[in-house]
Formats: sequence, structure tokens, C-alpha cells
Amino acid sequence: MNALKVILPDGTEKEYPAHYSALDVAKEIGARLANAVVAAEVNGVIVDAFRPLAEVSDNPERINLKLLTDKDPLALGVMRHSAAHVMARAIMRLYPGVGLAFGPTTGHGFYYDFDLDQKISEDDFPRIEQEMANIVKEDEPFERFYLERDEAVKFTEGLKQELKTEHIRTGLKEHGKLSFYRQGEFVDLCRGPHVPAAGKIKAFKILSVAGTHWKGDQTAKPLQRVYGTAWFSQKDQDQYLEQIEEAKRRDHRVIGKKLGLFQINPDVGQGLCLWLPKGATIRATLEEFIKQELVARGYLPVYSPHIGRVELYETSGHFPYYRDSQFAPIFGHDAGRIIDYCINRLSGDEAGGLEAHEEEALLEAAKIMGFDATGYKPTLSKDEKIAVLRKWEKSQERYLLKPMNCPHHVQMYKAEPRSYRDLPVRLAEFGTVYRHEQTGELNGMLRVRGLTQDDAHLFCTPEQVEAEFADTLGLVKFVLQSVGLDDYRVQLSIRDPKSDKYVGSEENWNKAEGSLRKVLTESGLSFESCEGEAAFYGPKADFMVKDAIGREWQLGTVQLDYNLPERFQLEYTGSDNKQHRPVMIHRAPFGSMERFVGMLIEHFAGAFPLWLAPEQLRICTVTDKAIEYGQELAQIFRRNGFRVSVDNRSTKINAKIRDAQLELIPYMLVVGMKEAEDRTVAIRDRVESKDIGTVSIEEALAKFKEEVANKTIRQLTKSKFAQVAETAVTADNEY
RNA sequence: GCUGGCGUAGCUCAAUGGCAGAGCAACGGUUUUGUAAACCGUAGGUUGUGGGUUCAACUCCCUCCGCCAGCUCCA
Repeated sequence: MNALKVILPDGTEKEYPAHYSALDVAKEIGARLANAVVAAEVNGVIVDAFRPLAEVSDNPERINLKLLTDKDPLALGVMRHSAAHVMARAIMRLYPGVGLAFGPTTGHGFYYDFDLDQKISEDDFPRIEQEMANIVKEDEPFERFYLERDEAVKFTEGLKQELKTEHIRTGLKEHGKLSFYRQGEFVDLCRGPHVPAAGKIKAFKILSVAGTHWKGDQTAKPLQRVYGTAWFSQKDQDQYLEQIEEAKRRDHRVIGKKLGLFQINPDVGQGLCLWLPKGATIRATLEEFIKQELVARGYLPVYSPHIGRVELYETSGHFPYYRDSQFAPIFGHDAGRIIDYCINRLSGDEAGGLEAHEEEALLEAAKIMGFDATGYKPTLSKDEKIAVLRKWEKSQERYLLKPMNCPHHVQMYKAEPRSYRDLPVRLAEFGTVYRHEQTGELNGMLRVRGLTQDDAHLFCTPEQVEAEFADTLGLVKFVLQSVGLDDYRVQLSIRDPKSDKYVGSEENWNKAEGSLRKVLTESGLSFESCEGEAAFYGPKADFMVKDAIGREWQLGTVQLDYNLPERFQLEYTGSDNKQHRPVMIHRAPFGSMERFVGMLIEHFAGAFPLWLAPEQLRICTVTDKAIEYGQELAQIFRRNGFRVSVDNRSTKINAKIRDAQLELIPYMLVVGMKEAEDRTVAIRDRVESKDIGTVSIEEALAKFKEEVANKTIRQLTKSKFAQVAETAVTADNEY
């Protein structure tokens, strides 16, 4: 009896027997299709193609079925999850007794975490891959089965999979029945779905191994995470691997060193970027560009110092909230450090009394600082001592290397009474901030400890919020477009309602998130909400930008803030002659200059467009006799605003050209006696890597000026990587 | 910060317990050159740091510093 009504994507309805799976349906349509089916989408949910349709749908009378083949990106994710199982199975064969943790898919592959004392190294990859190949060749089917909780616990205990047992007990409390997948001798607690059989995995490779911890908890058991990738064809995989190589070639740390753009020198300090002249030129050009745009949009330039009183950041909330990732406070006088030290001695984790010499030093310090030392007696109780020292601590100067610019700008706003007529006030500064990032996070220019934000703070009335926010979005769009970054999406980062890490009232948060959502919707930008990603003081819109090879970077950000104005008691006089509270918008279109330029280096692979290139033109003299003309030319081009150098070495022209090509200089001006006599230049184009003709000086100037004015991007190897869609991460930490 | 890997000349890399080397760059000279590398020569090192094992350490062990990958974090 036909009990299933199936509706296919083209709208056709068919009836099938009650026990049919998606695979059975496919077989009935055609053997070739059945062979190509990897998974199925039933009523929008991806499921195993081999599971009975009745089991995966609520209503057997109405089953919307889409058969997913190897052409479908969603199927790719399913297959990669199966590949994770195959790898785990191979590793179990090679390392009997290995403990299994989680094995989800990632954007371009998968990983599996193992509990194994023996270290897996790169040298082991070939034999793991070989074993995986055997499993794929065996082509055994994946089977799904259920166990009740109690049985599941017994079952994983029987398998000696402690982590799985623990996960069922603690992580999956709300699940009554638990699904498992069996593939030959390998059984794993898993949510699925999976491919029908291992043979669907056409290409795979183990990429790396790295340490991690059970459920990401540093205090928990250390695990080994093995990363791999898998594809439906060898060709796709080769292309992907080639793109990984391409990304390595673009590494800004390598290119930055080769081209002399920047330096991170251990003698200066970890995570502290030295901008060498060429890198500084790129940055200065970008800053100049954005400053012009800010004038046009009514921003006012300000400058603020690199340090500020700790109290300033206590008021803003940054100091207590980010204490661990800030450089320690700077004391106005060295003696202040002793007071701080003694407070820690008395109240710290290893609290104890003060030694006699410490008390002596303390009283000496108090004298230097001008405190009333009679208030402190060695006979006081510990708590009384702490109370006195806290008072001293507060009355001395303590500074913080500024971790944010906003409190400084807030003070500038506060410096004079504001009327509603003055608003919005837009204060802009390329402000350098310092954050003591964990050593493991530091990464070239992309993650540093001293960074310069292209920062600004807008103070406006609640009525102006949406218009101002819309304008900042427009600004970010404009600057991204100007450097040729036209592929981006916006992430609306909102609070996690379950968390208590945020400051401010429920009402303000709702208002802020509502405004952001409204303006983003009206802007026509595609955006998605991301819970728990907000800053502690307010929600934000982050720009996620795709580079030339399809990698996504979080760059610009716009943040809405009702809380700092509250904390700093900001006011303006309204038309009703009453005091009102302004709203703040924080925004940084580039994010930080370090990160942005680092990204640009990788985006352009070091070959900057003419307007940004640190050295735009190089004059290459053919013989010594042309040096004088070459130098005259250089002066002319410099006077016209170009960055030019002259290569007058006594090498052959071929060598000069080769060097200039390798240094990625956009144009070479080759001049010999012919050019000197005619007062012309032979232009060689780096992109084309050839002579593009001899023109007069005026013509050359006009050509280059036009290219600079248009910010033309002449060459951007948009790789096919950009078209390789990332697959959704199919499994999270649930199973 | 955690786990693992790594650290040799300015750069890229050799030397698996037995005399620290090459290419490029630099410097000196010759060459005066027409669109991706002219030729000859010179110099360059306490092998990241401090300690240990050994007749002998770039090599093996420990400490610290730094780098890389991943984890965790990211105002």
C-alpha cells in the first residue's frame, strides 16, 4: 500500500510505499540518480538518504523531498562529516584504544579530536590516509540506530569511550533517545547525517594536527585535533590545496618583510609594529584619503594622549572589564608601586603579612608621596591596613596606556555645555591604543598590542541616531569601495540575553538593537544577527569583508552606545531648555590601520594599486649618460606628487627591470640617450610586464595622475577560491 | 595563557655527536649596458639565551626569550 506522498522540488507529487527512503525514491527515478545521491533534504532538513522517509517527516501525506547529489554544497558538508568518521575509524585501527571526542565539519573540511597519549605527527599522515583509502575502497554502508539514554551509556561504556559517555551524561541531558552511526566495526555517537556508504568520499587529505582541550576548557583533558579536507573530486581538492598555497604566498608577514613594509622586532617588543618607510607611506596615504572624506562628512579632528587616569577607565567600565588584557597601570611616581605591591601582598591570592623591611619601604614611599604616614601602624589589622592603603592608592596618580579612545573623546564632549543645536558632534582621531593581548594571539600586523584605530565618536540626540548611523554605514561602504573591496556582508552583533557580562539597562539595549536593525534593513545591506557578539556596552554592526582569494576578514565596525553617556553623565540642553542625555556612536571603517594594511597586503599580494603603492615609479637609466636626465625626471614627477626613485646602478637594464618587477613597482620609466634627447619616457608596465610605449613627460604625468585620481585597480588575481563556497558547519558540539 | 612544532650569515636554506657551508643581498674592482639576473674578488657566525651531559654539542637534556600552527580570547 502506498502511504507516502512525496513532493519533489519541481512540484511533481508521487506516492511510495511506507518503508521507502529517499534512496529508494531515487532508485525508482533512475539508477544513475540513485548512484549520485549523497543525502536528502526533507522539509528543509538534511537527513540520511537511507533513512525511511516516514521516520524523518511529521506528515507522511506531505513530504517535500530534495535529493542531494555531489553537485550540491549541502551534500559536501554531509560527506565531510562522514570523512571525519572514516578518519576516526582509520585512526582507531592504527591506534587501538584511542578515545573519541568530537568530529565536526569546518568551512572547507573537517576535524576530529582524539584522546591519545601517543603523539600524532605529520609523518603519520600518509599511513592514516592509506588506511582511510582502504576504508573508502571497502565502501561499507553507514547505518543509523537509536539507543535509550541508559542503554547508550552502557553501550559507550562497553566501547570504553569515556568522553562519549561523559557527554551523554552531561552534555545531552535533554535527549531521551540518542542516535549512533555504525560503519563496519566503527560505531560513533553522532547526530548525522551521513552519506550512504564510504565510497562517496572521492578525495581527501589530512592537513594538520594541533592540540586542543575537551570542550575547549583549558583545565580539561588535552586532546589532539587532526584536521582534514574532503571533496567530491580530485580536481576540486587539488584546486583547494592550490588555494591554501596561494594564501601562504600572500602571507603579509612574508611579503611585508620582502618589500620592507613593516617589522615586528622582538627587541622592541612582542606585538609592537614598526612601520618602515614603505609601509608607513601606504598607511599615510590611506589616512590622508579618509581624513578628506571626514571633512566632507562634518567630522572634527581631535588628538588625545596615549595615557589616561585609571579612574577614567574605571568610569567607562573598560578597566574592570578588560583588566586581564591591559598593560598594568603606570604610577605617577615609582613609590606608588610599593603601595600597590603591599595591597596585593595583604589581599592577593597568596595573602600574608608584610615583612618588616616591606613596611619600612611602605612608610618611606608614603613620605615621598606626601601621605599622612601616621594613619598607618604596623599594629593595625590586615583589613584596616588595606583600607588605609586603598585610600593612599586612590589619592595618587595612576595611569593606563589607553586601551580605547572613547573616554578621552567623551571628556572633550563634556568640556563645554552642549545645546541640541550643536549636535551631532563628531570627533575623529587616528588614536593609538594598547592592549596586552595573549602571546598566542599575536599575529603579524593582524593582531598586535599597539594599534591605531581610525576612530571617531558621534554624540547625537536620540532622534538623530538613525540618520547618523545610516551615514556611518555609508562611510564604511564608501571607504571599502575605494580600495576595491566590494564583497562584504554585515554582522549585527547583539547581546546574549542569558549572559550578565553587559552593562546598561534592558530598555537601552532594546532601543539600541532595534535602531541598528531598522537602519541596517533600510540600508539594503545583507546582514545577519549574531547573538552574544556585542561589545559589553552596546550592539554593533561589523563588516565582514571578502578578499581576493575569498577569505573573510572582520574590518570596519559601527557601534551604538547608550551606556557610556550614562556612565559619564553626558548632557545637552534640549529645545525644551531641559537637560537630556545624548547617544554615542563609535565607528572605525578600517578597524585598525595595522590590521587593515595587513589585510590589504594579502588582498593585493603586495602589488598595490598606483595610488597606494609606496614607490609608484622607478626611473631606470640605460647608461650612465642618462643619469642626469633621469634625475631631472625624478624631480619633475616628485613635484607632481609622485613617489619616485632612480635606479642608476651600473648594472644592465635587464637587472634593473627584474628588480623593479620583483619589488612590485607599478611602472618603470626606462630612459636612455634617445629619451634624454627627445625628452620622453619609455613606460614599462609591471602588470603586463612589457614596454607600453614611449610618450612625452606631459603625457606620462597625465596618465599616472588619472590612474591615481581614479584609484584604479589594474590587477587583482581573483582566484577561483572565491567561488568555492564554504559549506555550513553541520555538526556543532552537541554530538 | 594552554598544547605541539621550530630557532644556523641581512634573506632563503645545508651540515643527524667529529674542521659551521651554499645561493642571493652587502662591500671593492672590471663592465656602460635598451625591457625579468654581466664578470672577478672581499667580507660576513660565541649556531636565539643561560646552564647541563660528553674527550668532543648546531646536533642530546633542562631554563628562559622569540617565532609558527591550533585552542582560548578579541573593547
